[in-house]
Amino acid sequence: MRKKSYHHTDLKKALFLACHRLLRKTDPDKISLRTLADEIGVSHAAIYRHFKDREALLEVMATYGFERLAKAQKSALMREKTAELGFLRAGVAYILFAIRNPFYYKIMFLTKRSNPSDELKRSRLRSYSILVNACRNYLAEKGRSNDPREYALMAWSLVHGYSNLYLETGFPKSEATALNRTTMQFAEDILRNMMF
Amino acid sequence: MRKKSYHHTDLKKALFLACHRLLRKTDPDKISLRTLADEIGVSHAAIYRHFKDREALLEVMATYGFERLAKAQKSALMREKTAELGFLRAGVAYILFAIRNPFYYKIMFLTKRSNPSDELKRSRLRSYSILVNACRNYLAEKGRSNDPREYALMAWSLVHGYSNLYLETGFPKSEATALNRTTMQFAEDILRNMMF
DNA sequence: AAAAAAATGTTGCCATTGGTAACATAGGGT
DNA sequence: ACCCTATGTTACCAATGGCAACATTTTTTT
Repeated sequence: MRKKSYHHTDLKKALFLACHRLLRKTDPDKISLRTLADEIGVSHAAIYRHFKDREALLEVMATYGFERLAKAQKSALMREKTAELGFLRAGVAYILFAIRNPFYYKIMFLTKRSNPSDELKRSRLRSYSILVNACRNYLAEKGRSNDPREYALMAWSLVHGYSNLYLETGFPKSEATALNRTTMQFAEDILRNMMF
Repeated sequence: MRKKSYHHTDLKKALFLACHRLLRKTDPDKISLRTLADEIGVSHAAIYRHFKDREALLEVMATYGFERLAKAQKSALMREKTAELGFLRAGVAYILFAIRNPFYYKIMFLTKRSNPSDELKRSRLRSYSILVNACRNYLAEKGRSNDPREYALMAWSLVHGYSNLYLETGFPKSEATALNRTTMQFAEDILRNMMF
């Protein structure tokens, strides 16, 4: 397979993997199709046989990012016994994902997609509905009848804003240490405080 | 002054104003020094006499954005009599600023600055300290002794995340209408709910 | 006032980038 | 064997940020 055959066996997947690798170190804005192609040992124009344009490739990565995020949230959720803890840990998982995968997070959110594909919107919604469900269970556990969407959106705004502030300004971090806590403790505390 | 003299009277300010104008319609990522220079009728290289590079120009705009934001928050705050209303309206003002000035907001936050200038950090901090003060007054009014920084950061995360979700996905909007409220009512409600 | 220096603008160039077109080669179906 | 399509390659284009060398003012120094 390594004999430099004219045709790459599965260039689409190779591009995906190379991009995945690059996203660990490189800001999405600075990923160029040329360097990406070089990484694989293929000409830059070959990419266009598999993706309409740069945006299309990035969008696929974003979609995959949402799938990973949803998986992380779900696994954090199921690891806990009570709905309360599950909800809190899912929120923390969100922030952890952002902090550990800053460029994935950026490609998912911080890069404006002019007209996102249906698939992207679907995977984004899936991540949100996990949160809504966690909220619903939490509220039920506490014997409340509020609309879970309201709390879910508040929670999402909270962890999303927290993550962004962390990534963009490094701010919650310094503020947490000023209050003698770790960033994650702090995040969990404000999440809990927010709900009740 | 309009006689095309070799030397522009105050090119730095003209660039600032032109960029300000462009930011109403144009994504920061897509503002090019060339079109900016054309706008004024000057060669693109002239810009480098006044700004080190593209990033430096954008950073000045971001700093100005933070000043405008702080002003908007402060004026919303002072318009109200009680600390509670002031705090809430300052939060709403934050979101309103983001929604009304999406590209300013983006240049302030959504574009990663590798090493922000001291001036930028100062103006960003000023905006934050307004929030902390509003929080402190709010807590005092309610007879609580919590650390205002904790609530301030939570509030900031909330409005910041809310704004971002609105701009990036248009989501809080649809969710608010689903709950039979305007976006701003909804924002105010979750802000109030968050505090007490 | 003359000359030197500093400031500010211009043209010309470069490397990089996303994207397209024309051409080349491999693989699959008939 | 033959064609057709999928997939790569090379060659090119326009736009961009940035730099260097040159031009023209303005300011400072003598």
